[in-house]
Amino acid sequence: MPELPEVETIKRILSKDVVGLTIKDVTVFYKRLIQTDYDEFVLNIKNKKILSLSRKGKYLIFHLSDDFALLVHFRMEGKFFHLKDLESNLNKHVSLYFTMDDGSYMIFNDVRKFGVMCLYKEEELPDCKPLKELGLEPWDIKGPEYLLEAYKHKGYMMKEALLDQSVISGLGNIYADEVLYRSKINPFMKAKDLNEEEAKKIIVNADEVLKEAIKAGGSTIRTYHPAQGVSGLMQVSLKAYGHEGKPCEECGARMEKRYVGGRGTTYCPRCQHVAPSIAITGKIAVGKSQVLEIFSSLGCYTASADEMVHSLYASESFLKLLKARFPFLFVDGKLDKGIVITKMGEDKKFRRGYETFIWSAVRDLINTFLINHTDKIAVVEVPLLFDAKMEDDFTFVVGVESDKQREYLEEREDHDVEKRLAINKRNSYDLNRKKLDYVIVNNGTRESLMSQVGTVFSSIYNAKANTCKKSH
DNA sequence: GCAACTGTTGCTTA
DNA sequence: CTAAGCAACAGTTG
Repeated sequence: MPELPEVETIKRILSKDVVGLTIKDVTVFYKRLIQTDYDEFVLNIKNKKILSLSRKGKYLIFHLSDDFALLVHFRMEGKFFHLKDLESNLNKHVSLYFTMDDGSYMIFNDVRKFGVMCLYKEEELPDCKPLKELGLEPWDIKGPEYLLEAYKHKGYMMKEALLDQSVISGLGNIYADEVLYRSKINPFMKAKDLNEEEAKKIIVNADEVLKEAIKAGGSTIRTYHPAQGVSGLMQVSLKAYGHEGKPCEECGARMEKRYVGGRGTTYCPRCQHVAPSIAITGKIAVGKSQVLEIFSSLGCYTASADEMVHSLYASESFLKLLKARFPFLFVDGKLDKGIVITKMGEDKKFRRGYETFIWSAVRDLINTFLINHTDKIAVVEVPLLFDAKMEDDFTFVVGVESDKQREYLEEREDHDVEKRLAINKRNSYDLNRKKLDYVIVNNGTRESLMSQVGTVFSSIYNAKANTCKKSH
């Protein structure tokens, strides 16, 4: 779990234990851990005394005798244990251990084996590849100009910006969310649009969050050092990370989570000025598209899951993925929809797998749409919202209902009215009806529909306009 | 039992 | 140059 605060804490604990000891020998179980020349590492690390420890960003540095320096990055799960007993602590997750001159051992335990070590000469250290590009730690940033300058041409989102170690070093996924939450900044806004006020807030809050965590880490991470592995996060009070679905502690709005660059991002849509998102769902031929269209006319961004599915089937890269997963659906290199339909009917397991595959692709597209449209309300029509388990991806869910489905289908000159109505039964809309935030009943005139949509819109719009109690 | 998700970073590809 | 996607790996959770 090492972000900057943990590395700092490990540094403090290990400093007390190992400074003054000499590394007599090293035993490596996972060679790729060593990023600099392996033979030189093994040769040069021996008989080096540990003079001191320091930290840069998330890197831990052992300063050794003869001007050597050992650079360690823990990545996701790396841990150091300083122990007297070796045998009982060796397991398949131990990547390496050092034998110390007092008979103790320093064991590097790394379940996922992402951790890395480098051995340099001290004079190489400032210019070595890992450290060269490292940005300032929050407390070393003199003013907002530093961030404004660094982000000036960056098209990435603020969430990505805080994870960019070449600008600010030390924040990871957890604290990046915390900093944005405390600063009340939209995680999806472009870094280049950051203003001076916001930059100031980020610097102050990053400083505070990390310092608080170091403080808390010092008391709880103690268990880190003696044998047993650490479980969970430090006891610092996190208000964003892990709070998806819970009420915001500031304003009570429901905390949401979206993915940016593969990293989960939790935020308060209201405090952090992320315009609400709305899902429109309902059975076939109840007027969902009309409702979507009305939202569009009210100035909302709109999208449709059905259209996304169509675009997927038209996309070369998607078809390639589909073929890799379900090769038997392809005849002469082309997707045979007949086979898909037949198999969907007779093979339940296939149907589940196929639907999951399509829905996860659609979900990605919806996520992309949402994170790129956070300044105004975004509305997406998702007919099978509940089947695809996407209801939690939106701030609000609006159901559209009508007892005139048959009429509407007939109006569309649909040849298979009965079949359509039968398919309808698969829609788990009824089962999930209580999850709806709003219901629009489409039984009357266009005027009635417009007025209902208008009511829903203004209710949501005004909820968004609520200001937060506190601001930093 | 499988699929999705997890604290990080850097390399490859377009 | 940027941007995205993936790879490295193994465990936990639904």
